[in-house]
Amino acid sequence: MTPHSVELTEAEWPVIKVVWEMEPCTAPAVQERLAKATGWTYSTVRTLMDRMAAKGVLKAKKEGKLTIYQSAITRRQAQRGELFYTLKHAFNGALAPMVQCLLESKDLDEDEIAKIEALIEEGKKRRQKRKTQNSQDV
Amino acid sequence: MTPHSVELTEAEWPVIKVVWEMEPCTAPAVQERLAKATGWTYSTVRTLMDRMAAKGVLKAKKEGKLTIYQSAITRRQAQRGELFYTLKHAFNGALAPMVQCLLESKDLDEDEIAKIEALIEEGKKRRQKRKTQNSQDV
DNA sequence: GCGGAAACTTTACAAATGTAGAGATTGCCA
DNA sequence: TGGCAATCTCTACATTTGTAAAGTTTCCGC
Repeated sequence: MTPHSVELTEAEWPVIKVVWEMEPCTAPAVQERLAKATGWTYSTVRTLMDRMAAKGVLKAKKEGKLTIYQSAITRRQAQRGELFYTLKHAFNGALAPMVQCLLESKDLDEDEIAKIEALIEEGKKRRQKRKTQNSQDV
Repeated sequence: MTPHSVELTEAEWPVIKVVWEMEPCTAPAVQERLAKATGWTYSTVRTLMDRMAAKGVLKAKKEGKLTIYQSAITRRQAQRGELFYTLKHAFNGALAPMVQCLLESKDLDEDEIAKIEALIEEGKKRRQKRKTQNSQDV
């Protein structure tokens, strides 16, 4: 079952990123990792993590005195959630304008352009293949 | 002065979209336009619009009894705000992975692919030109 | 001038979000 | 076995967000 709508709040992003990086892990470990960047106390991080577990984006399991957390969604799922939200609200679901806005908004360096071109090529091929298959099952 | 961080809440998106479409306009007009899709009452829409004016994403001016609203940010600015938020939190600022995720997440039809390719071509040219200019001012 | 329609203002309130303090536990080490 | 350090739990509180009711003002047409 792929959670279809993953929504992370702004404060939850840094947390889940650290979890992805260190899981399985405890709240104190995550807190320490985030302390420099955010200044959040243990209480803050812990509250966030428990709320995230309640929402189903983290899994928590008790081991003696410790609570061990793991992610319940992949980075990809989370990214997609964010992206679809934007696609829907800001671009009315239209992909090309979204990509356009993205490309216009930043000055891409050569590497990035090359990478993106490659992605498109690849996607084209995949699509092509699918089409061939489809025409065969007529 | 271009507002650098435009952040719209989920409920604000439908509102500003209608404003872009009908501005200058009044809250009752916006409410009526949204009624079918959202079921929101006048009070709700009005509250949203006033908060948006307070945040600077709408401009409100009084004309007799009426309050006339207009957008204070362009669609592009709002889209960029949304996009940058996602870019920053979900993709750590890396554009190519974001585009990749986008391309992978939807099955693009031929038109969309063509459009996106064109965009990339265009961007490449623009970048090329800039580079030429730069090398000239050595 | 008056009544009603349209628009406005004020106030409210629950849920979600960001942030954290204080005190209770637990378990290891001396 | 007593104390310290690490961790936990519980509670709290301000702000933001979503949603709206109630009562008030305004103006137009009769």
